[in-house]
Amino acid sequence: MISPTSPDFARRRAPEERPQQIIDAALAVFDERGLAGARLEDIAQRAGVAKGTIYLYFPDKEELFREVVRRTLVDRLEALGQEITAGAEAGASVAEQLRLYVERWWAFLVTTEYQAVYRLIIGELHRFPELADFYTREVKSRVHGLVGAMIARGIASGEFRGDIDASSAMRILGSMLMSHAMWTCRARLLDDAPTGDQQQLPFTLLDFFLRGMRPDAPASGAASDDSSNAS
Amino acid sequence: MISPTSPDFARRRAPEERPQQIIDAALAVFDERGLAGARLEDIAQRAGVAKGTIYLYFPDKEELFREVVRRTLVDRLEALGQEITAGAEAGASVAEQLRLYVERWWAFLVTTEYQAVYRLIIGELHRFPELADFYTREVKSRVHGLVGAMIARGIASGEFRGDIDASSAMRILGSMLMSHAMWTCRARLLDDAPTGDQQQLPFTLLDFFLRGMRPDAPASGAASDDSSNAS
Amino acid sequence: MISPTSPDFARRRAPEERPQQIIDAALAVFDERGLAGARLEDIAQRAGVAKGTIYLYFPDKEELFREVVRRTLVDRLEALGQEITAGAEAGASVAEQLRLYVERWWAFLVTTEYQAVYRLIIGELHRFPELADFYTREVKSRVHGLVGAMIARGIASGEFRGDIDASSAMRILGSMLMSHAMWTCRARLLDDAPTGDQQQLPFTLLDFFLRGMRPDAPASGAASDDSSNAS
Amino acid sequence: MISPTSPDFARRRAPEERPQQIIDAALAVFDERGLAGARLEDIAQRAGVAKGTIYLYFPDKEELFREVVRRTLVDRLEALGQEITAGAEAGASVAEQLRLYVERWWAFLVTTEYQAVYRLIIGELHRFPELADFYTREVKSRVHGLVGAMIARGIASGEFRGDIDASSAMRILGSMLMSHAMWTCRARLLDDAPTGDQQQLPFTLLDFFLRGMRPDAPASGAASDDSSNAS
DNA sequence: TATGAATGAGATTTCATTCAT
DNA sequence: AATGAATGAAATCTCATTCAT
Repeated sequence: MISPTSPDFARRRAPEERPQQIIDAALAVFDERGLAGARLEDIAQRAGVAKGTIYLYFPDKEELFREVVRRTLVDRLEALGQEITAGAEAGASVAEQLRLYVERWWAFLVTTEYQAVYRLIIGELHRFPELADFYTREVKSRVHGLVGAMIARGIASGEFRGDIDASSAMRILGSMLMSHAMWTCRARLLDDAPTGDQQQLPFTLLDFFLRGMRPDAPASGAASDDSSNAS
Repeated sequence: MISPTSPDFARRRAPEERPQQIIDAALAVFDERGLAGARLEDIAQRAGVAKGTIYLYFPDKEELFREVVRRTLVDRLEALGQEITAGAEAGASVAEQLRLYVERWWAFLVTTEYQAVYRLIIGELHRFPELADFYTREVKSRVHGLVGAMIARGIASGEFRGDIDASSAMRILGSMLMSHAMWTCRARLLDDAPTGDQQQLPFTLLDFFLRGMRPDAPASGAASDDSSNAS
Repeated sequence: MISPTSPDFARRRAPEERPQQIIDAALAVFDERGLAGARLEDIAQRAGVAKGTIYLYFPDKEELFREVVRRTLVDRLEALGQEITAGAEAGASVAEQLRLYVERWWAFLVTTEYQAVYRLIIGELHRFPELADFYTREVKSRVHGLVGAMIARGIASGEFRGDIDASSAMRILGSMLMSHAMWTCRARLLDDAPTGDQQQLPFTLLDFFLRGMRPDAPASGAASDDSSNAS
Repeated sequence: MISPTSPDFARRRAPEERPQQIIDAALAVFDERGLAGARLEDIAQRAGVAKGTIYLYFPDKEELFREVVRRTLVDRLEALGQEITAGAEAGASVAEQLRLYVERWWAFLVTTEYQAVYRLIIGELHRFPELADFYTREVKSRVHGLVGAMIARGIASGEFRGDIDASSAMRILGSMLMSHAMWTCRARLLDDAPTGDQQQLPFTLLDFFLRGMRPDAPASGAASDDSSNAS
């Protein structure tokens, strides 16, 4: 009874309608309780199905967990991809383009679903190395690919300084965005979250990043202070 | 040493020797398995005691968890504090001083214990808001206090640009250090970790940060006034 | 019969069939071992269900205990009530009627279930004051009501002596019946049980009671003052 | 260090000073919690000794229980015996003598210790048939012996009616006293206890008993209504 | 003698998983 | 396909008992 015409059918002997309800519910419960702490009963209840029904779609709790992480990431990434390509006709400078990407990227990061998955990844990934691989492959390398390429272009064009490699730079940008996204989302819990205009935050961070990437003053050797630490 | 004549002597004594073994073992197991996934039996075994012994010192699993987080943080922070005050004789510029602090801070962050606790904090803190408070209060505000104050001094002296507030800046620095520390520690798992000289990484990040904090060079090299704040 | 379309359908349903099996088994095991001594495993086994099944119907051991006492008493009392009302067409004298009641009452007291519950009530009721209340309310006051009323009628009519109040008299009758019922049931254990015709015992006791209730001095009308209150 | 000159040394390799503290504490805790529910820790605490100390005097919990029952009964009975023999020089009629005995007996029954033991006997004696024997032998037969003999004398002398055997009569008297003693002691719990002058209660019961034992009025057949129930 | 920390068997309780309906 | 009662393995927690001090 599952219509095979449905858009996101694909992927594994995966289900379709009911399954999505279950996955959504599972994500929420896994997020609240962790993998071991989540009770199938609660997931079922939240999904509005009976416990047994879950087993029609997922062989066991662990595989459900895997599927939750995979599917949530895939779905979110798809959205991210569409957003990014939709606005990809680009601006003049690399900095301008980066602005666009960071905006989308940020929107992705502060998503409830991404946060939940991220938390699970931090907390429970030890025992699921294949999920770690999946995450690295699908998320990091994807985003890193896009953004890293742009940075590389900036370096090549001289818009960015050349004494830092693109992937390090991208990691720096990523670290700032990721952490701040998390802090923003957990503001209530941590009560030490970034203040000020939340909408502006990603751009503030980007600006900081761009400063750090500016080529050294062409004229004098102002950067020589830096090298002093080597002595 | 303890007068056995008082029949109704304090039932539960402050943890002292045995408790520490248990806490250490528990940290390891909680880290591997998460809170719900950790089995008391495993903790006991790793601590080299019997299951029941744990209950002589901790009323239940949850309280053990709390104590693990609290005590580990307290111990680590103490070490951090000693390291920092030990080298507090200050450098010439704020940048110099920051170098020192970042070195210690980084050493703290890549500690196995901190990483474990951090993971637990990310993954399991929902249900332990009081631990979140504890973490914010004890760790974040402590480190932020120290480093934030230094940055504030740099801003005041003109060594750093004035159009960013100290606490935002500190959060930026913190986000870079924290994320990179984690990535470094999980290199094996994520296979996307920072490459290059691990020893150098915190300084590379600091340098990037300092660039971002440099005052906009309006005319000439105004930053040479740095030494003025020393007076 | 139960609409499965309502997802959040009542979680715990009223005990019905299975619960009764469990209660019966529990009564037996509680009786043998006492509350603390009874093992859920044994109860489950005797009920022919798995350990976990018990928890589908009772939240924990203590509540099971409570329910066992409550339900057993209610069931038995219902039977007692039916027996009594069934034979309520009344006799000539109060003594005649009392005979009938005592017969039923005795049949109730020597019931295995009553004996078990009574033992539990004596032995374990400290910690369950609400059960003590329940017992007093449901059993004692019910029986006392019936029998006490009859005795009161006897006193009023002058058939019984007037210098004793009905409720004291009823307690005397009750004490005799209860103790002898218990001794009879525990004959094997105590080896000091009443001898003679068991069937006759309650009537022997009643006769003794009636003697004790006989108005004084048949000669003069000393008791006639009593009957005055009947007019 | 146990003085063998102590009066109540005797009986089993039984202890002496410390042991008595333990037994007293144990009786209280067993009474509150039942055999299985009582924790050695609580007994130790209440006795003001360490857990281990108990094992210096009693091989295990069950034997402690046995000893508690035995010793408490023996002690109480000894007191009862002294009281009874002390006032045994007797009155004129059997009824008079019985009055004296009932007074002592009642004092024994309402004793906290007797009540506790009685409760244990009712509740936990299944698994300790030897204790049941002990109880029957030491308590019932002892009291029954004394009182039964008196009743027999009364019957023989014609003071009591002859159509009831002494031991049945004694059981009737006993049942009234025992139950009422219990109800009196549990007044707070059962809220259906006998009212009126507590001091007077045993005598009220005895009077009732004596009435029931009165020979049938020699003159007219006033009691003939009674015999009608035999038809 | 006396202690009480330590033990570990055993009890209660939970919950992933199955399966008859 | 869907259900949810039933299962029983496995986890948490308790406590009688031991033993080094």
